[in-house]
Amino acid sequence: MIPAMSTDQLVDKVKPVVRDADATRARLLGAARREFAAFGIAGARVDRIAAEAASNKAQIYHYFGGKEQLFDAVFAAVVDEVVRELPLEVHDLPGYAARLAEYYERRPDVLRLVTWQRLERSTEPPAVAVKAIKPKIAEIAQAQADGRLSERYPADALLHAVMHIASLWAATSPDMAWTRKLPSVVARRRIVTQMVRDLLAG
Amino acid sequence: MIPAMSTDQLVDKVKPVVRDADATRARLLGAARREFAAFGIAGARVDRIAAEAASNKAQIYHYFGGKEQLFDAVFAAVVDEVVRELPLEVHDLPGYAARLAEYYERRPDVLRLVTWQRLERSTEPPAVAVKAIKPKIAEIAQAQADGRLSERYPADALLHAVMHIASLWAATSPDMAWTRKLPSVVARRRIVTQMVRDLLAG
DNA sequence: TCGGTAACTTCCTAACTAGTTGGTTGACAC
DNA sequence: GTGTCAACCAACTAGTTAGGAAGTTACCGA
Repeated sequence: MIPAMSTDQLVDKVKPVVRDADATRARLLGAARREFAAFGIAGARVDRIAAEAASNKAQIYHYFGGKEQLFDAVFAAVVDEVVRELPLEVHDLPGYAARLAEYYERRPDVLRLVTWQRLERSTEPPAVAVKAIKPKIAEIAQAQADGRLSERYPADALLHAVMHIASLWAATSPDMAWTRKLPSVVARRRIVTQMVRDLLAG
Repeated sequence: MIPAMSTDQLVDKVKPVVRDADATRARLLGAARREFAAFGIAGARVDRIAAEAASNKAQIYHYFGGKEQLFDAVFAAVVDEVVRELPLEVHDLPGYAARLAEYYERRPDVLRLVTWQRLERSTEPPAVAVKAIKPKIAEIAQAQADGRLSERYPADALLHAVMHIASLWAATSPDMAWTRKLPSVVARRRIVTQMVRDLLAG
C-alpha cells in the first residue's frame, strides 16, 4: 500500500465553524490533491476525499461536477502553482533545472499528479499545460535567435531535456530503478546543473 | 477514455482447441499486459483480462494468485524482455540511448507499465528491476575506472540520465506537454545521440 | 476401460463505488 | 421575527468488483 501524500501548503484541513463556500471548496481541493497524488484517478475514492475534507460527497458533485472534473481542477491548480512559483529564467537554464529538481523533491506529489494526468487522462497534452509551457519555449527560441543561447538543440527539445534532467531523482522517473545510496542534495544539484551546462556548451 | 494498448509480440490471443496450461498462462499474461498498460492496476478489470484471454477469472487466481501478483508477473516479463532485447553497450552510450528511444516509441506500453509500477506498487524499486540494472551500472563504473569512459558523472547518474533522455518523446514523459509538431524520427534520434555525447564530452 | 488429476467453467456473493435525492440548517436582509 | 437562499448532509440506489465455491470436462497412465 502507498501512504497518502501530504501537501502541507495551505491550512485547508481545518473546518471553520461558520459556513464558508470558498473554504469548503479549498478543503475539498486539498484533500483531492492528496488523494489523487497517492492513488491516481481510478484508485482515488470520492468518499475518502469527502471525509478527509470534513465534508461529504454531495458537495464534491455540487462544486466540481464529478470525480474526473475534480481531478482536472486539481491538475489546473498544480500547473498554475508551478508556473507561479518557478518562473523560467532563460539566461540561467542550469540554475532553473536545479531549482526545478529541488522543487520536485520538496513536493513529490506534483510529479505524481502530472504523471497520472498523462497516464489516465486523454491522449493529448492538457490545454492548461500547453498554455503554460508555450511562452517558455517561445522565450527560449527568441534567446537562441538573439544569440544569447546555444542553438545546439531546438527550443522545445532543450526545455524538455531540462525538465527530464530535473526529475532524475524524482520518484516517478520512467527508468528502471535506483540501486542504493542517493548522492547528497548538494551533489545532486551539482550534477543537474552540470548536465544542463553540458547540453548548452556542446 | 484511453484505448486499449496493443502489444502484438506473441500470438497469445488464439485459444488452442486442446487444453494447454502454458498457452493459457501466456494468453492471460498477454491480455493482462495490454489491460494494465492501458488502465494501470486500480483501473484494470480482471473480468476484461479473462475475457480478452478467452479464459475466465478463476484461472487468473489459479495461475497467478491475484490481481497485483498478476501485475508483478507482467512487470517481471517486461523487464526481462527489455534486458534481453536491449543489451547495454558501454562503449556506445549515445547509440544505446538512440536504440532505447526507438524501442520506447515502438512499444509504448513498456514505459506505461514501468510508470504504473512506480506509481501504484510499493515505495521502493522492484527487486527484479534492481537486479537487472545493477550489472549495467557496474559495467559503466568499470569502464570509467579503466579510462574508457568519461568520469564526469557517477555511473548511476549517467545511466539514468541516458534513460531519461531516451524517453524524451515518450508518452509518459514527466514534463508538462508538447507544444506542436514532433521532430522527424531521424531528427529525434540525432538529438538523443547528441545529448548523450554532450554529457560524455563535457 | 477406468480412475485420478489437471484444466477449465459457471455461478454466486459480499463488499464496494460513483453519483443522486430530498430534506435540514444557519446566516443575513428587511 | 420571518422569509429566503446558499451551504450542507445522511441515506439511498443501481451498478460494479475482486475473489471464491463447487462442479464439469478432457487427458493420460495403468
